[in-house]
Amino acid sequence: MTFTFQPEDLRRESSKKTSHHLFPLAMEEDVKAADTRKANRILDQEKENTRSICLLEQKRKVVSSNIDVPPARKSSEELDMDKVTAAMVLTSLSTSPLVRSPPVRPNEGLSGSWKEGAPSSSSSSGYWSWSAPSDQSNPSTPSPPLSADSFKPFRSPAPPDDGIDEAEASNLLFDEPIPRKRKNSMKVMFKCLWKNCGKVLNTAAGIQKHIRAIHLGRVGESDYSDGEEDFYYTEIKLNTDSMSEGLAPVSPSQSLTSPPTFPVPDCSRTEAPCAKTDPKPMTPLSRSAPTTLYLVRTDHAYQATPPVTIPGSKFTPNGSSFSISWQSPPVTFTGIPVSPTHPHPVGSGEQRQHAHTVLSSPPRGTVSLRKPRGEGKKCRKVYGMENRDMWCTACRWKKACQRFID
DNA sequence: TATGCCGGGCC
DNA sequence: GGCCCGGCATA
Repeated sequence: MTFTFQPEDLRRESSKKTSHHLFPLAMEEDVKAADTRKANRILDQEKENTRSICLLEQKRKVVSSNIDVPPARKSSEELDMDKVTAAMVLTSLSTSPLVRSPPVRPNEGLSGSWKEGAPSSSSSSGYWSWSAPSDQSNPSTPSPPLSADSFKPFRSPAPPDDGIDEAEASNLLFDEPIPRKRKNSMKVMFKCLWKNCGKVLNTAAGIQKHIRAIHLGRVGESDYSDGEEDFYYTEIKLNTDSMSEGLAPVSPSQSLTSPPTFPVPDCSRTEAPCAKTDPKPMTPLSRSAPTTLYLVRTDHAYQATPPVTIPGSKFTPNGSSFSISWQSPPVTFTGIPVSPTHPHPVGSGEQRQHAHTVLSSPPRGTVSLRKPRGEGKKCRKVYGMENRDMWCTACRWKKACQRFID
């Protein structure tokens, strides 16, 4: 995950946020250093640089420690000055709780934590930056566009200006040269629940601001919050590992009502377009109504068994109709052999079925996907081999059990 | 290894 | 169509 900050953004943000709660120590150190060198004019300039760099550092850490931040464009003189001053700044910042990596060898320090196995693509050129972006962008010619576009979705810890980057987030990660992983890869996002919006931001403040500005129309009163926005957004947790790797759509644990369609890898890269489709009510769950489940039952010829008292189930005969409720969970996929509660990634079973059928009998017209094995106890297990006569007919015939349907 | 059940054969 | 079983996939 690489964040790229344009210098303009940084400066603007720096000027905007003069009080940082996260790094008071760094600020104090900075102020102290400034006081001691007040008489010296050269050092005064250096102080200015230090301050700017300090602000840059703080801004980058606000973004979070898992983000690549390529160096901002500066002139060569400024760079040289930065090299000197940044070392001091980093020394003072090394006590920050968010930055534990030794500032002397920043690339190693960070690459181990969230860029494991990623070969450094650049000669480290002695650039002071503690963050890994020097790996990503050529230090001599800092070219943020690629990395900036690639990792824009995660840039938004900066609360404002979120409408723009979401619009641009559609063209992301075309070629990932270096897979970036984080150990602790759960990322909390905030999703706007406003109808037909589905905007996803990284911070609660950002989403609140978005709701205030866009939906509640409180553009002017940006800081005023009566808590009403809380009703219009929800918190979701994203597994950024699956996001960054773009592998099988492992559904990350989502805390609330976020639809399961959201964290699909492509969606994670282009959060805005996919988030727009979130409110669509068509989910795998909705496709598997219990009525469908029982209709499927009636298709089998094996179910001509008489009604039997089923242990562990509520069986309520009621004239011609009856209601059954047993341990089979309501979330049961009959049409699509993919269960969201299945341990392994969603779709892997189906893919494996496809692969199996393709390999074994490609020209088959009717591809019959083997149903995932039911987890509930079947007649064989319940009654045992000795009571085989108590099995349902299907079980006796080694067919899919019709009594304990999963 | 035990279990679930698909595919197919036999009557 | 009813019945049975070989054999494979999966837990």
